[in-house]
Amino acid sequence: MEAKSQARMTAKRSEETPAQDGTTGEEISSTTIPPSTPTKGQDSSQQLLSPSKRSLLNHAQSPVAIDAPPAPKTFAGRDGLRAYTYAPESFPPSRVISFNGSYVTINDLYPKSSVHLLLLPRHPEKQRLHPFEALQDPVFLASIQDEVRKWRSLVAKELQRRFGKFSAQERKRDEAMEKALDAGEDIDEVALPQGRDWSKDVIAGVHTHPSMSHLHIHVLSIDRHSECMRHRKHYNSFATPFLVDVEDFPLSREDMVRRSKEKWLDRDLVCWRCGRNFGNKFQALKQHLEGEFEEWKKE
Amino acid sequence: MEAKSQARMTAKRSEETPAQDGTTGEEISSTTIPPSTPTKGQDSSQQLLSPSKRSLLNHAQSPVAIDAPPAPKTFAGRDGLRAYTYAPESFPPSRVISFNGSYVTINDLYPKSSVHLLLLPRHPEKQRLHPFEALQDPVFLASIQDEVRKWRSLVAKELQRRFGKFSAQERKRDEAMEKALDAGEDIDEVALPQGRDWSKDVIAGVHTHPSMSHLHIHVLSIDRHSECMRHRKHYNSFATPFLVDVEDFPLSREDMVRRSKEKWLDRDLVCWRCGRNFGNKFQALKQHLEGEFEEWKKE
DNA sequence: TATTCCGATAGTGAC
DNA sequence: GTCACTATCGGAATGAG
Repeated sequence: MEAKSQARMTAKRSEETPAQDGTTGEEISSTTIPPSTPTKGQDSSQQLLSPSKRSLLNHAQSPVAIDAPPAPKTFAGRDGLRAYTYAPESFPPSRVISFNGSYVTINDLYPKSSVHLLLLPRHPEKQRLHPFEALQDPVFLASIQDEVRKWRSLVAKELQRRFGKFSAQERKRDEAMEKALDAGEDIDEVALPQGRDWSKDVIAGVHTHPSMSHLHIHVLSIDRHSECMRHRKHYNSFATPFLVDVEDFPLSREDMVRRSKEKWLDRDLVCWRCGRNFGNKFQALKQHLEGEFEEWKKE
Repeated sequence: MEAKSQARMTAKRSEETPAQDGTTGEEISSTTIPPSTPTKGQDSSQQLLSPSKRSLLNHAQSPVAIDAPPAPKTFAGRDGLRAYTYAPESFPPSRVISFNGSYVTINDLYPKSSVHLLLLPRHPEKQRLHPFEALQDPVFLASIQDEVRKWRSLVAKELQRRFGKFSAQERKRDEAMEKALDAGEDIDEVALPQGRDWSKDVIAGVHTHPSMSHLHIHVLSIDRHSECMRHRKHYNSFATPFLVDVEDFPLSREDMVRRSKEKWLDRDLVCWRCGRNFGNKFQALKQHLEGEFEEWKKE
């Protein structure tokens, strides 16, 4: 399944180039179930979540059984994400990466990093809650964190696939391996450099004030490099504590209050990598992030 | 001279269409004396100011004698208007409408009404003063007011030439005249309707805080209809007491202070014709002014 | 308070 | 707090040799 998921993640994008898929203006403020025959063979990805995880959520059912979609349907505005949990099989693989009875994972329609997924729980009672409330339930939280760990690993692999060739750490490992092979040594016996741990450059969390009502967890690479990153609020929503890491849950009540009160999105723009403050100069930050992106890939 | 002045006024514009002359970006923030041979025969316009008026100002001399321009020269930024009094003969008739030893009259480079002239006194001691100070001198003021009356009349004639065919009052007069002619009556003996007094729709004044340092008096039609009218401050600088009518001088000191303190340019946008308030909605005002312009022409 | 260019800010409407 | 669109508002430079 991992190979399949990766294929889907990359289907939408050419290497390093943010996607321009067939998105129409219609899809901006609403999500309509495509009428045509949807993806096939997606059951395989469903089976990759272990039965134990499904039972953990206590609501594992087939998507159809959950929502019983009678016909193509449109979810407008803040309900736009509902379409994906309502009828995930209706969407092409470029949109819906995988789904099972508990989760639907999609490529964010407006990615704010080079890789940006949304994890959509299908739990009927949780999916309408504010994330702070939904993630208070320790059982549900554990499931989410488990699922996130899986996707963090998959995103890491995708980063390695895309950017590994630029990485100094990866090159060091590759060279050592080649050297060992040339020397006729047993790879499994030799102590090779570790290569780069891309999973450290994957972040996962929820927004303090989500714009979409359906519960969704962002899983994205740390670079914040994307054509869709176009406003101060875009950046700050992924570069300040406005994004609450999934591992920080459960939050204390006072933590929730403190996070909610703060006007994170109007704050100065600060580079996630070097800490330089760009005030309200978004374009200057954008320009700077181009360089940081190149350097980051080379790590 | 009147015929000539009119010809110059209109040379720059096709009927009802704001001008797009050969203005380059260079001229935006500076005014350079053109190197090539300038206009000829402009002496005629000089002679149209009576000797009495010239003597009134006590500084009537030939333009060359006043400024003695040694070579093409550029006046940048807030000194841009100086080029016109420095070497008026260097400019084409589309730019400099007329000049003599006391005044240079030009088409405003960015007209804010369908007709918009600048009257530039050449008086050496006055031309660098703030208009409030310059116009305190009763002798100088009288000369200005005299000159303004002349230009008011010329602008009125230009308005009649351009828009007379739309005017109900003009039509009434034309029809009466035609009727009298058909009846074989003596035009000079018949009491005809007056036609439209376009001079009532000409305003002349100075800005409370001029942007150009050289003393200049605006003479413009009341319509505020122009492609160059693009900002709230543009409009308010000609539609509030920020513009001080030349006939309001001399001002009392307290009047000067009161006018200066007020933030006229940031005020709500109010239609000059119907008084409707557009708040800060400049585009809505612009749209509205299109209609008011048509109605105004029909008066 | 001249212009232009660029960009930040603000309000709207989406179904 | 999604998007896009429009428009308002705000700073900086403007030249010339």
